[in-house]
Amino acid sequence: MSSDPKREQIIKVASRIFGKYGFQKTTMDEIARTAHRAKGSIYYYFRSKKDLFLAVVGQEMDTLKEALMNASKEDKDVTSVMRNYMLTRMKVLEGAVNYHETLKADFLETFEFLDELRNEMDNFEADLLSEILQKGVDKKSFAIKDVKKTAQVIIMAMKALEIPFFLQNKIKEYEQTIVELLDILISGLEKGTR
Amino acid sequence: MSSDPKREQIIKVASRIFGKYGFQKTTMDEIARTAHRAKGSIYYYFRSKKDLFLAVVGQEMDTLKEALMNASKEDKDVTSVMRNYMLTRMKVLEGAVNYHETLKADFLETFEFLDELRNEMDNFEADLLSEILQKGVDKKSFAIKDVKKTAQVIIMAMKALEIPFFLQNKIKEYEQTIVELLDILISGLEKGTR
DNA sequence: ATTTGACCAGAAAACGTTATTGGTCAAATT
DNA sequence: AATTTGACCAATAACGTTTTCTGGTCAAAT
Repeated sequence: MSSDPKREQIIKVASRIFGKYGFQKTTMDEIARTAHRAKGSIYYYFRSKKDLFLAVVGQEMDTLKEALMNASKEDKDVTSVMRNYMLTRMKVLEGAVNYHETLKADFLETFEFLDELRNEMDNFEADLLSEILQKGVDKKSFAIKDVKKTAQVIIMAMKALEIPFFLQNKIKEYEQTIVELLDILISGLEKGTR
Repeated sequence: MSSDPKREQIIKVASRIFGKYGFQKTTMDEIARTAHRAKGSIYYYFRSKKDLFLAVVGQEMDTLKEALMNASKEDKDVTSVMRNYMLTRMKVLEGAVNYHETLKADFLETFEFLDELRNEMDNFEADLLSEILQKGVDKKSFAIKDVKKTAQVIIMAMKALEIPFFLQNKIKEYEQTIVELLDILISGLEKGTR
């Protein structure tokens, strides 16, 4: 959105520090110090600590959105696009360390102030994935009754996997397994091509 | 295993109290009081608090095992058996409140003393599900390259879903969606019968 | 329009004290 | 011999108080 370079610099610094210590243990003083700014200056750009964290996670989500859009635009068969979409999703999220904390938060504290962002991201994904699926249906590659619903189901499954994957550090254990799960899922969408 | 009725009664009482307050907040004194026994008496049957909790969760796992074995023995087409297996799994686990805490524990404290039980359960499930899948392959209903691996993949997916399902109280939100995910998965295993 | 840093109220950390809890065991009971 | 009991203990957790820290403000400066 608004790309004020000073604002951006603060977000960049904050992202690093939030990523290292998490939301709670990060202090606005440290962010200010690291950004070579007085604390009040940060409050000129951001209403509150929550607001700043929101901007940090929002940036990670923007990165994800962009990567997903590129993946979905690929000019290959729908099945490859699907697979690529999912793998891109996991890869980008792996680097979105501040997003990870919002996952943890679901159990411990609540980060209600992120709900809106989360909902927006969910809708974005549902729409984009629906498009891909619809393309598959149009090309007679996929056999799907309710495209929208199916998109939601797949997103739910992927979100559920994020927890063992990112929070329980089972990336190595799960990586290969997720690829195989994708194969089964995609094959489940395909029209008897086997 | 050993079905000493006194031992069983202690487990029963402990299960109720652990289920209500969780592992940490439950005291051995309260369990003893509720069971109308001196504390030392409980320590005659169980080495430690952990050991007692292990027995409680073990019992829940036994219930699950039995239910799963019954579900897998059903004399229907493999697809129905698969679906039934998964739904049974979710239904029984829904009532296994002490098992739920072991899920939460993965993030907060560690319950290493449950690792062995968990591994045993995992192996049990992998074997049972492999049998079902193999039957599907033999009857030419399923097309699966590596049955064992596929079983593991499906179990991984189901375990990942347990967290939003049981810990984040999203049962109602997810119930229908899980059924639909199962449909896609099963369809992904089937041999072009569509 | 933007930056600064002293300032404040409330939150969290630190700390010493008290109460509770997991676990033991010698003696009593069955 | 197998089981039960409850007083007992060391370790941990809960509590209450004091001190420090932190999010957020704001008048003044740039």
